[in-house]
Amino acid sequence: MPELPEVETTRRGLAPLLVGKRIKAAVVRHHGLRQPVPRNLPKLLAGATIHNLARRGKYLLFDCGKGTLILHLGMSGRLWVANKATPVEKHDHFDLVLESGTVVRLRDPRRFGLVLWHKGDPLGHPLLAGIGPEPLAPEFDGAWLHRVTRSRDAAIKHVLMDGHVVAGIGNIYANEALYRAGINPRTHASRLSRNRCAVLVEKIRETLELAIIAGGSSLRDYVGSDGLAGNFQSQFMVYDRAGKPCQRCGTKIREIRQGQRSTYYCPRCQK
DNA sequence: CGCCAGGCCTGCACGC
DNA sequence: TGCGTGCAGGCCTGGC
Repeated sequence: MPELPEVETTRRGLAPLLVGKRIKAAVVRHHGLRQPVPRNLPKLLAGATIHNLARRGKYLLFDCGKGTLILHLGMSGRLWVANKATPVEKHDHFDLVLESGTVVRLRDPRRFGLVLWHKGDPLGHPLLAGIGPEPLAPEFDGAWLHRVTRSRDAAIKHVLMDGHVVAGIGNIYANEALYRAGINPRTHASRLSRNRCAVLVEKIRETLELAIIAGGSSLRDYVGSDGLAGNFQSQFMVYDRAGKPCQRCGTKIREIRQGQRSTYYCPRCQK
């Protein structure tokens, strides 16, 4: 599943190819994503210029001046560069065709992704308006995390995955960051000290930055927009490592269920 | 064949 | 009454 580092890697890979370029056409082959793809999207996009490619949480924002193409990769989505001759496969639901001949293609077998259009400030879109601070931005700090967790009785791992608390932290990076911070994922959020909140923020940032550097990877078959496989998964300390030794102390990594999600942690290193 | 992961939204129940 | 919170359900398909 593309997590924030994969989305950021995709953004960085695509931006140089797209920014300043004119869109010749857009092709929608399947309208049934998590929300219906707008019927008039091809008309809106044809002839538009992409002024910027930004990211908010896991949403990609293609600034087209008169409006913004909002794209989310969901669970299984992948955006990559094809061309006119690339064969279209079963789950290739959306194409952005540039005048240069470049084709940016969305493939999303599970169709949890989104392709939307929003006039005006994209951050005003209902799906984006309430999102918490970017985890890599200075506004996300220990003081913020401490403040917003005071009223939260739920487990810290669950709260970290709440996009209103901080944007774009999914299951994998919640697990990894808590391991690095030495915090048990079941800890009630409201019980975390100011200091531990600060450590956690620092470790979230560190984990995401390392993953972005590694090119991003969380889906087993993830391929970045440049066509190269990312390799951060080889650096996972706990995720999907149930029963394997903790790389710090050798204790077996434990797997539990929190909500409907798999949680992995070291019972010795995380208190 | 049936089950299930997984992001993230919506809708509902509940308590202050 | 209203709001924040917690929880369950739903969308999908590939892989077991």
